[in-house]
Amino acid sequence: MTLPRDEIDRRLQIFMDLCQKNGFKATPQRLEIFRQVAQTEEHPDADVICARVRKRMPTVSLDTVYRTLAFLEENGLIQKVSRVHSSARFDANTLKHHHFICTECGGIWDFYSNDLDRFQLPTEAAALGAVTSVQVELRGVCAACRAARNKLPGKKGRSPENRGRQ
Amino acid sequence: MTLPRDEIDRRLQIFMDLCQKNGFKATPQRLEIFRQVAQTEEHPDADVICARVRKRMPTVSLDTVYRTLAFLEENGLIQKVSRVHSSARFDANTLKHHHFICTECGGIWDFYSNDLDRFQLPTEAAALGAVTSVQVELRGVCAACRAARNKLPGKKGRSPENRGRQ
DNA sequence: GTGGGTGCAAATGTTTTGCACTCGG
DNA sequence: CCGAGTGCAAAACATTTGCACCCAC
Repeated sequence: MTLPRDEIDRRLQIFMDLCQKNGFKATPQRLEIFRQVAQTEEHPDADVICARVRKRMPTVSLDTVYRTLAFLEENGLIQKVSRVHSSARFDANTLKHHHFICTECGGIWDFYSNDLDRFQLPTEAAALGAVTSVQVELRGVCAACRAARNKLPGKKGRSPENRGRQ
Repeated sequence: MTLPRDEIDRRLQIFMDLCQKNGFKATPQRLEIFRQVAQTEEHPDADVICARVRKRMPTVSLDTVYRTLAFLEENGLIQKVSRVHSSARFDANTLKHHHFICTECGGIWDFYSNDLDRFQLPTEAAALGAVTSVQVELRGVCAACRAARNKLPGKKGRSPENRGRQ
C-alpha cells in the first residue's frame, strides 16, 4: 500500500524544491498533508487525508487540507482524479465515444476513434479487473478559448460555471 | 448546438421503449427532461437542464430533474461525465499514467501504457484544441470485488465511501 | 384505492470563505 | 511589525431524502 521509500523521498524533494524556489512556506501541515498523498497509491479524498494527517497532527483542520490540496494541484504536484467540474455533467450519447474537456471554459466535446475502441489494453490493466468501458479524456484548451486568449491577452475564456448555461 | 431531428427522435424512441417494456411511466416531466439531455451535445449539468425544462414546464422541481437523471442513468440512457465519486480523489503520481476505476468499491488503480502514450489522436480530436493531457479511464469490477461477488452472491463489495479510509 | 411519480422543504455532504490569530523573518 | 498560513465557524453549493399529495390505472 505504501510506496518505496526512495520514491516518497523523491516526491518530497520536489515539494521542498517548489517551496524554496517560489518562496512558499513548507509548513509542517503542508509537508504532512503532501506526504500523506505522496506515500500512497490509494487516491484518497480530502476527508481521508485529513484523518491520516490528524494521527500525527491532531489539530490540523479540514479546510487547511482543502487549501493545501488546491495549492499542490495548482503547482502540479498532485492531480484530482475524475473530477473536472463542481457539478456532474450529463451525456445522452450512447455510442462509444470519448471526451475533450477544455480546462479554460469547461466545455466538453465528444469525439470518436475506431482505433482507440479497438485498442488492446496492456495485460497489466486487464489484470486489474473486468473492464466494461474504456474512455479517453483529453484535457486542453479548446479552439475558441485559444482564439480568445490571443485576442485579449490576460483575459480568460468563459468560466466553466457559465459554459452551456441558458 | 442541436442534433439532427432524426437522431433526437431515435433517442426519444429508445426512451419510450424503455418505459413501455419496464412499466415505467413516461411522464411529461421525464420526457421533457430526457429531451433536453438528448437534443444537445453540450453535456449540461442538472441545473442547466432544469432551467431549460422550466421554459416549457415552469413547475418542474430541481429534485425531479435529479431523480429523473438518476433514473435515466440507471437505465443506460445517459451517462455522467467525469464524475465517479461524491468527493474528489487525489493522486500524487506525476508520471504519465491511466486509471482503472472499480464501479463496485470505488477503488482507483494506476496503470501504464507506452502504446497509449504514443497513440496518434484522430484529427477530429486534435482539431478541438491544444491537447495537454491524454488520460484513459477504464471502468469495471476489480478482481477483489469480483471474487467477493462470487463468494457471497447478493452481497456487494466495500462501498466507494469506505474504500481507502483509515 | 393503490402505487408510482412529483413538488416542496429540510437535511446531508462536500467544498469554500470571512475573519481573527499566530508565528517566523 | 508584516504577511503568509492556519483554525474555526459560517456560508455556499450540489445532491439526497422525508413526506404529503396527486393522478392514472
